[in-house]
Order: sequence, then C-alpha cells, then structure tokens
Amino acid sequence: MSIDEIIQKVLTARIFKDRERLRPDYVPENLPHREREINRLAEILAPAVKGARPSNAFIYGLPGTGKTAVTRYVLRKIDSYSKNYAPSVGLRFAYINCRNENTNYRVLFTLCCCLDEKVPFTGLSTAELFRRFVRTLNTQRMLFFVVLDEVDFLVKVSGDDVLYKLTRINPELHEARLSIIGITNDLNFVEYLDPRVKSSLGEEELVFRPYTTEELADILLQRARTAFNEGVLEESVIPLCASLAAREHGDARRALDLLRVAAEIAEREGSPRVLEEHVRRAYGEIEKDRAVEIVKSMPLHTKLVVAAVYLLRNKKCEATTGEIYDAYKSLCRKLMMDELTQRRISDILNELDMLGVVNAKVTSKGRYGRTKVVRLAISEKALIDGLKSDVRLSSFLSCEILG
DNA sequence: CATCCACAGGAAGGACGGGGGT
DNA sequence: ACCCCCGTCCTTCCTGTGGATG
Repeated sequence: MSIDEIIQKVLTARIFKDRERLRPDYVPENLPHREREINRLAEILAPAVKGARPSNAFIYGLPGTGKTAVTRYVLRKIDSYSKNYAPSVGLRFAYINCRNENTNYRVLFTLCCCLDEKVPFTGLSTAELFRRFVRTLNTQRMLFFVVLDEVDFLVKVSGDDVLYKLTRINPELHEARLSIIGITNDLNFVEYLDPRVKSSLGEEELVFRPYTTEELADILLQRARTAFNEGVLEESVIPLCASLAAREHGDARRALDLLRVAAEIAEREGSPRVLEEHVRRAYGEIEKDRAVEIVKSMPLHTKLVVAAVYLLRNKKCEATTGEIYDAYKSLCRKLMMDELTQRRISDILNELDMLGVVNAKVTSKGRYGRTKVVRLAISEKALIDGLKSDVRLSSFLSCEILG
C-alpha cells in the first residue's frame, strides 16, 4: 500500500465523528446509571461550595465502575459552584494515582507540586517534606481536595504512614482545610489499615456496584451517538462489547476500549462499518498488547522467571516454586549470569501474580510440602513478543524457544 | 494422631544510585 | 566536601504451616 493510499483511506474514513469521546480519560457530560453515586458524593462534598471542609470519603468499587469519573465529575461541579458562592476560599485539587506514586515521599512530592511548592524529588526526609507541605498549606486560605486513586497500592507498598498524617493534618492548619477522597478497587483494603486511619478516612463510604450488561450497552450507546457517524455500527456490536466487558465484572473502561479499538480496526481495513468480527479481534488485540507491554517493561530477572514458567508449561500447565527456580537457575547458567535467591524468586512470582502475568496459588501437597502452584496467565505469543525485544535474551530465545 | 515436606513469607540489613543541607 | 536520607533490589536468617502419609 502506498502512502497516498494510506492517507486517502484516512481522509475517506467515515467511521469516527469524534474519537476523543471514547478515550478512557474523557469525562462525559452525564454519567448514566451512576446517579445514586453522584448524588451521594455530592451530598458529602457539597459543604465545600460554602467553604466548609467536607468529610473524608472512601470509595470502593471494581475497576471500570466509574469511581474516578464520578469523583472528577462531582469535583468539577463543586469547583464551578464555589467560584460563585465562596470566591474567597480557593479550592485546590490534587489527583494522585497511587499505582504510580506509590511511596510516601512521592505522594507528598506530588501534593507539594499541586500547591506550586518547589521541592526536590528526592533527598529530603519524608518528615521534612511533610513539614514543608504543612507550611505551604498554611500560607493561604484554601480547601484542598486530595484524591488518592488506587490508594491500596500506596498502603501495600509503603504503609499507611502518610495516610495517617494526612487524616490528622487539619488541627495543625490555620486557615486551610484538607479533605481526602480515597479510591480503591480492593474490597479488603480496610484490613491493612490502622484502625485510626480507617475511622477518619472512612467518615463516609461509598460502594460502586459493577454495571450490568444492559447498563454497559446503554453507556456505549450514548457515547457511540457522539463518537461515531450514523449507522456505522452493526447492530450486534454494542451488545457484544457490553457482554464481553460484563464477563469481566462490568468494566466500563474495557467496554469503551473494546468499542474504540474495534472501530480502529475497521477503519484501518477500510471497512465502511464496524462489524462483530472487528470486536472479537479487538478483544484479542487488547489482551495481547497489554501483556506484551507488561513483559517488555519487566527487569531482566523477572523476564527470566517468566521464561522459566513458560519452559515448564509442556510438562503440565502448572509448576511449583521449586521447579521454576531450578529452570530459572539453568537459564542463568546458560546466559552466564548470577542467579538470585529462591526467596527473591518467590517474591517475583507474587509480583507476577499481581500483574496478572501468572496465576499463583499457595497449595499444600501434604507430605510433599507447601508451595505456590503457578500457571501462565497470558498468551504464549504475547510472552514471546515481549521477551523478544530484550537483546540480552535474543540468543536464548532463538535456541530454546523458537527451536 | 504426630510427623515432616517444601516451601511461604516476615524481619533486618546491606549495597547502590540519586539527591539533598550545610 | 562532608554526611544525611531515601527508594530499590536483593540477601540472610528465620519461624510458620496445610495436610497426605506412616
């Protein structure tokens, strides 16, 4: 295909009207089927429009149930109202995704950045950083909303230290007030928390139910109206996206991704309409891309562990920690590398489990010990593609895996 | 019923690279 | 220049344990 043809194809593409409407971070004008949650959160946060500090709130819900979207949506409203009703109180917002900012230091660093306070991104003690944060807060009259998305990551990695301090910060402040909105999709999260943090963070609690298939279809339909041109979707496309996403606990983000990628595939092929077949291919593509990216970004030894799991798959599709460690060690020897300890490999397997690359389950085999039983959870093709990009593994890949 | 396997996973700490304050 | 704190990644040493087996 020539470049002229490619460009011609884009120019004549008639599928998308407004692609942006399907982006995962797009917050639409209305969020269907989350009215109850919106109202609940609005009730909690409403005091802010008059400059009073709202209670801290805690939001639970599985991925893609609209937690983040609802929070952003309500805060946006609050912000616009407060400008009229309490202009003297500055509302500030910090949105922190704790999957990325998963240490106490990084969280405080980000908070300081939101207040335009210049702090070094490493070097200070967290206590000093906290002191500066408080000092900055005290320079102005403001209401500071701190949204901690996926806050379970922060606590799992770094403990609830900062969380504790943040929940107790208000008495130290003069004219500023701070409200925390914690978001998590781990329903057992509270168990890791210090009871004191639990009680002050969970002053208000909201639980977001997963969307049903019908609700997902409805959401997709509303987005599709503005995102696509009329009549480009085969009738069964939206129900299929909805039911595929519903299979994974009613995840709206997945459903939207599915629809967008399906449409992109259709467009790429020059198909005038998005067909059911495109959705099915999109489903495979999304899964695979995600897996490839994860594998690519792993450190070398983690890659070797995955490779070891892969090599053991032929015997039976499961392997124990000990078997994996032996296979890993022989890989290291072939590559003339130092091997890590079994203790470390055990942790790496848990990390891989968290990433969804493998499933690991501790199982007791009675007299024959207690071990993790591990199986690969991504496609072999994705794994190979992910490993292939690492030059250090190319020799091993060519002889061990590709034959 | 006690035993005992093959690990799980906690605790402590060390090496290292990044970056302070003074 | 000096000593500091931090996070990351890893090791060493350790105690704990579910359940088939004898």
